[in-house]
Parts: sequence; structure tokens; C-alpha cells
Amino acid sequence: MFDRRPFFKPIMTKSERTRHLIIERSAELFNRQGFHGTSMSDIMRATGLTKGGIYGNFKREGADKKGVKEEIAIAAFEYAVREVTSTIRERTKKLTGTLDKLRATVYFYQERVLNPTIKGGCPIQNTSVDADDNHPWLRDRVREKMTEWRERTAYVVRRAQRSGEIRPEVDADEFATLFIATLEGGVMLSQLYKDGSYFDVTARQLLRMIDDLKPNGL
Amino acid sequence: MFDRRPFFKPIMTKSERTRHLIIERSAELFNRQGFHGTSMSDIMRATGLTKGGIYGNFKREGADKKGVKEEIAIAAFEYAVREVTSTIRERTKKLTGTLDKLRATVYFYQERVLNPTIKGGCPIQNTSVDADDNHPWLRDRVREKMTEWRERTAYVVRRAQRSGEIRPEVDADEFATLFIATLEGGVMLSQLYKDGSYFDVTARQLLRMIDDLKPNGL
DNA sequence: GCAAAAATAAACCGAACGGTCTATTTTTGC
DNA sequence: GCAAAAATAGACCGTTCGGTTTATTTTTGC
Repeated sequence: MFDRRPFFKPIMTKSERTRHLIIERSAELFNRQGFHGTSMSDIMRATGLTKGGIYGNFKREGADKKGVKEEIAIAAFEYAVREVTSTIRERTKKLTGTLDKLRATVYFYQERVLNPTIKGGCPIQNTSVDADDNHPWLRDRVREKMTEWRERTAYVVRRAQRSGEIRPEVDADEFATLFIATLEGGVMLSQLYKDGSYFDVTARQLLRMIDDLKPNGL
Repeated sequence: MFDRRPFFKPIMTKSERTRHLIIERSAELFNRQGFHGTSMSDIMRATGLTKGGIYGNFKREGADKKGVKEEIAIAAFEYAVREVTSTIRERTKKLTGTLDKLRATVYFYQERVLNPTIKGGCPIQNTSVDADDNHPWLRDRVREKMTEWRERTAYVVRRAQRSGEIRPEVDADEFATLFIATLEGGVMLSQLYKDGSYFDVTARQLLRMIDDLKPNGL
């Protein structure tokens, strides 16, 4: 009625909105069921669209070899990671200390292991295991995101080393790898048992590792 | 020609041998591609059998609801875990010290991350992620095996505590959980990048954790 | 408000899915 | 060695897969 924006470009055209709906709804499906476990009919059901509505909104673009399902899977994965990342950033950005930011990340996962941002758990973990041997086009995207995560973590550690918040002897890259590996291992266990206490054990370890970054005596 | 064992029961009947072949060959398929990613045709190709040869050797037993593919997936998973477990035990059994046994486990994974016992990586990790949200009948088996692994680890720690090899203050269950989580996290990273150096980082951490078990001053 | 363009529904496609069934071959037990 | 039993090949089944196409409806730009 109102806001039919006769003089403004709509923020999102119809197809953009539909495309986003498809990606959003598929993200959970792919995260829970994997690529082969998710069918186009699943996506149809989840979006309320029919074949035409889905296929019409993808493809047309790059006339490359990949099928529409692949395209949706990629878009859904990147959306899922973006969602998780921005939710975490929401919590860490208001903190000033690097150590506090790292701790907040641990707390975030601890609170959300059994109620994750995207149902099914960490999209990087799920997609990594799903894709690493089967879907190289998807695995490459996972590698990208994982690398970004490691590098972002290593970056904040190095920055904090320059400001003296973290011991200079710490190897930032090794810490980042270890931090992520431990965290993902804990997520895996808690997901398997649907029991947060397994992550709690690794969370305590992660907090110890964070404390270990502090200059001696502080 | 010889050894047609006219006076002995054959060690394995034909169907037992075929059944084993199916399980053995399927294990790699399911480990790499997951349940939905592996088709009966894949199994036919990998075994050289046709439908009849496969279906005839399963089913008939429990007339329960599960399909043959499910039955094979379960048997293949348990076979895969048994293979990995026995290969590790092969290496640890000749060692006397508990700490050495734990270290040998780390070395084993380090050597084999990119050349695992069953192609595709750790079956517990792969099957866990594949099954936790989708295949409860399989997820329950994964939980069983994971629990056995944790309890076996906790058990050797407790035993070593009684003999004084490990500090009494150490929480054996927590150590087991943390050990497995860290190890699996490292496996995940190395599998994703097909690069053993990521596991190396977590291996060093695991060795530190093992050293930390030693009574103070030793 | 209306014509052009975009989005969508729905019928349709061939291929592959998991599974069954029967005829044939191979093992088995005596 | 031979009959009974077990194992296997392969045709067949209905269903679902991902994808295309065409007709219709809805948005869009003027």
C-alpha cells in the first residue's frame, strides 16, 4: 500500500529476493544433509517454489558447466559462513582486548553448539567433510573460508603482539591452526552426542591456550 | 587343487567370503562419499558383483525394516573402525609405557593423515558428520565407537595413574575427550587442505599434552 | 495503464535410484 | 558323483533424481 516506492529503485528486485530466499532456505538443508543428501525437491518444499521458480532464478548467469544445484550449494555455503561470521563479529567487535575477543569466540560456540546459527552445526566443518573427497568445486570454497578464518585469527594475534598484549614468542599461525582445530574437534564431539559437555572440555582448554598468550607474569 | 580340505570345515564359506568382500570394498566408498553419495551401482562396480550377488548375501538375516544399503553401511563402518583400531594397536601393543603408547598414536595419525588406513580419512569423523543429523541408525554406531575410544583412552590413563606414571590430579575422562577432539580437529584441517602440516601443528600440541601428564619434576 | 520483460507453474524428459524376482550356475554335504 | 541348497546374473519394477520446456502469471519501466 504505502512504500510502493514509485520514485525509488526498489532495494531488491523480485528475483533478487527470491534468489535470497532460495539460498537462505537451502543453507540449512545442505548444512544438515550434505550435497548428495539434499534434493531439488527438498529445496522446492523448503522454499514453496516449483522447479521453474528455482531454475529461473539461477543459471541464466554464467553458462558454465556446473548445474543449478551446485550453484545453490556454493551460494548457500557462503551465505551460511557469512551468517556465522557476522554473528560472531557482532559479539567480538564491542570488545577491545584481543584476548577478550578470542574468549568471546569460545563462549559463542559454547553457547551455540546445540543451537547453531545455521541448523546442523558449523558449515565449515560439515561442508569440509562432505566436500573434501567428492566435490572439489565446493571444497575449494571451504578452503578459502577456512584460510580466511585462520588468517584473521593469526592477524589479530600478531597485532596484539605489536601492542604487547600477547607474548612475542607466540607463533601466530600455529596458534590460529591449533585454536580452530581444537574448537572444531570439540564441535564434532558435541554434535555427535548432542551434548554440550564435550565442547565444554575443549572450551576450557581453549581458554587456557588464550591465557597462555599473555606475557609472562601478567 | 591341493588344500581342498575334504576333511575340514572351510574357514569361511563362500557367502562369508563374498560378504566380507562387499563390506571391505564398500568401506572405502562410504568413507569417502558418505551414505547418500554411495550408490548400489558403486558397490556393484567396486565388488564386480551384480544386484543378485549383493542382495543375496545380505538381507535374509534380520527381516527388519532397514534396507540392504543401510546394512552394508553399518557393517562397512564397523569394519573400517576395526581396521584402524587394529592397525594402531599393532603399533602400541609392543610399547610398555602408557605415555609412549599415546605418543605412538599421535605419530601414527601424523604419518597416515594423507594415506589413511581406509581411504577418505578417519571413519569416525566422516561417518559422524555424515550421520549425526540424517541417519540415526548409523549415528548410534558412531557414538558407540567414539565412546569405546574415549573410554579406552581414559582407562589407560587411569591405569597409569595407579602405577604412578601419570599425575593423579589429571582428569582421565577430560584428557581423553581433549585428546580425541584435538586429534580429530587436526585431521579435519589436513584432510581439507590435503596438507599434513596442519596436523603437525596439532601433533605437537598433543605431544605437549602427553608430556603434561607426567608427575611434576620427572 | 499498458506493453515488454521477467518470474513462475507444471508437464515432461531420460537417467539413475534402491529393490525384487526368476532362471541359471556354483557350492555344498553326503 | 550327484542331488539339494546356496549364490549369483540380469531383467524388471516403481520412484525419484536433476534438468528442460512451454504456457501462464506477475513485475517492471515508461
